[in-house]
Parts: sequence; C-alpha cells; structure tokens
Amino acid sequence: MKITTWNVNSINVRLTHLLSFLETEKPDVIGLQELKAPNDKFPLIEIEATGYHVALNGQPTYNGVALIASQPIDDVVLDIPGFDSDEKRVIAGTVAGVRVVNAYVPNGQNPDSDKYQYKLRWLVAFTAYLQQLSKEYAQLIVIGDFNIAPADDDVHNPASWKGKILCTDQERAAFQKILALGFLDTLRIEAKPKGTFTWWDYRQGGFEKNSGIRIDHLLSSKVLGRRYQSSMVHLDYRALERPSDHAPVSVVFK
DNA sequence: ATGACCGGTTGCACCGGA
Repeated sequence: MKITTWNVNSINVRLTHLLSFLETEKPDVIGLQELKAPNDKFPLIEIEATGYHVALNGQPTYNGVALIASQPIDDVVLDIPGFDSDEKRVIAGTVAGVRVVNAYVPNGQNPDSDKYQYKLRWLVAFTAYLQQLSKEYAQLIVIGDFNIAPADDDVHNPASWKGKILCTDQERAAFQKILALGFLDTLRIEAKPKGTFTWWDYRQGGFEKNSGIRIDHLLSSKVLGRRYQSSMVHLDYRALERPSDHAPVSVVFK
C-alpha cells in the first residue's frame, strides 16, 4: 500500500502532473494540500476518469485539501472537529482499513506575527484530535504539509534558518509532541542521504542547488509502522516544467 | 539589507506562501 502526500500549490495548474503521478506511481492514497480552489472548481471529472475516488475539502484562493484513493474513502471527516475556523486544512478518511488524516498546517509567516500564534493554537487543537484518533484507530497515518522542519538535518542551511519560521523551538516542540503520541516519522525509519528535502524555493534556483527543507511528512502509528517497506521523495516531479515548490513524498506498507 | 518566484484575485498590484 503506497501512501503519498503532495502540496500541489494549485490543483488546476498541477492537474497534468497529478494525472501523470497517478498513472506512473499508482499510489493507493494521495493527500493533496493547497488546492487553491473551491470544490466546484476542482477537476473532479478528469481525476475520477482515472478510476480513483475523491474526497474534497476546498475553498477559494487559499488552503484546500483532498484525499484521492484507488479504493472507496469511508467515514470522511472534514476539518478539526470542535476547532472554530473557516480555513479548509484537514480531511480524514478510511481507505482499505487505514485511517488517513491529511493536513495543511498553517505557515505562520514569521515568529512575531499573529499568524504564528494561530499556528501554535492550531497545532494544539490538531494534536488533541490526533490523540483521540490514535485511541480509535490502530492503523493510522497522518500526512501532509506540516510547515515544520523537525531538526537541523531537515534544513539546507541550519545557521541561516535558526529561529526562523518553520524552524523555531516552539514549532519543533509541537512536532515532537505529535510524535510522542506514538507516531513514526516514516521518512526517517531508514537512513536517507544528507540533504533529503521536500520543498525548495522557486527563487534563486533553490531546487538546482538543493537549497531545500523537509516540511512534508508521513507519520504512521506504530502498528501500521510494522508494515513499513520503503519511503521516498519523488524529486522527478519537482524537476518538471512548471512544478509545485513541493515534491510528492511516499511511504509503502506491506 | 533587499528581493528574488509562483498562483490567485477584491486583478494589471497586491497578498500569501515558506
């Protein structure tokens, strides 16, 4: 079972890349973030024509998440239950017995901003939600754009990123709090080359220089983790013409 | 130090992204 996370930075601009990914990589589940489209502007017909199932939580302009799966998506839940917000950042569903939570964590802009405080509050609510889910589901995975580089190894230039948004101690502590619920950072189960990243700035040839950071994650429950086979960053999709600034990232289970 | 590249729009300049 292959599960993929991908911040597409506009589903309509990235549709051809997505269709190519579905055909070539044949993921069982893919969680998309930053659709930047309301549900009625999502290219549902084109994607369902491939035989994949779709569950949507879109909004105009910003945010927006979706689950796409080779088998039916059951018990779909949108957003963080009980957390008051209009931002469409979370969608959860069950595919082939695995509960998949797909999230687009707020960026936070900079550590002095109100958006940063919102990010920290959002993470507290999200963590409580995941704690509840981990009691409910043994086969559980939370995937998405976390907008957190968990450690200095996840940043091309730790000195210049120190204390900056995505790398503050508070964000990293929030990430550790999620892991402490019993999740495995699947891309780190096996050793990966130094400089394994998932996002590269469009500016200044960030990808060509591998000036990246690792902020897209697939965190599995320990029970699901026993089925772990492999994980990978799909650099070839970041190298395409007119790419998203994020690469797809996958984990494969038995 | 600044802006650099994208996508979307309350659109031809801006905001948000990371």
